[in-house]
Amino acid sequence: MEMSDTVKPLTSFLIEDILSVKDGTIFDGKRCSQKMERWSQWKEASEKLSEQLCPQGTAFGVQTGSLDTSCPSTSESSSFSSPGKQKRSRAAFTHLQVIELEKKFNHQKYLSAPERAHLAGTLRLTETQVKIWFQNRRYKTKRKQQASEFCKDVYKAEELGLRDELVRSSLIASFCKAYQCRPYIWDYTGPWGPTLW
DNA sequence: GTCGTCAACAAGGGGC
DNA sequence: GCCCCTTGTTGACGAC
Repeated sequence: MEMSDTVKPLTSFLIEDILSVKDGTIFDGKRCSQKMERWSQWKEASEKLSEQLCPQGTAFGVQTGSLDTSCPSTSESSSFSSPGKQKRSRAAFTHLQVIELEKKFNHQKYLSAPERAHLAGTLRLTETQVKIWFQNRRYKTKRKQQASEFCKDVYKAEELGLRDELVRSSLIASFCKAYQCRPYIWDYTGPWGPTLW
């Protein structure tokens, strides 16, 4: 597991997020009924699951209250008023769900259909959510890896004093291919920075 | 308090 | 069903 991922701000699991779900607020769009249906299941199983997954009640210094494996928190209730185009929702998985997903991902990068179904059932997520999570996770890993490799290349080039056009253009080409439209990645360029262009 | 900006990330969608 | 982005939502944070 990449611990840096787990130390990120705990912004997605505020009390109000949990309360907004428990209050039975209305969900929007195509996931509305699905989530309402799931919530009753989550509520039923969450306590049991929490105990299975985290017997001590806390993990990573997080209080028990925010470790509920129930419905991923959303702010979907606020969007119900617009009858036209439904506002897109963004589920926030609970810590336990993420921890279990990360565990599984560290063990295997790809899941078979039965494995996905089992994991989805265990975590009270849909199979699609598990599938997308693994997809995003693989892509995230790949991006990190490419970024670190690029840093190595830059460092190597600088060490050798190879600051000629050829090296620069080759690095730029490979980097641009890997990171199209991702300006924030330029943090990794270090001393090369804007002078590349 | 609220407004703007930013990072994180789940989900959308095209291409294969 | 995967990869590779892109989009949209969200909370944190700083400035005012």
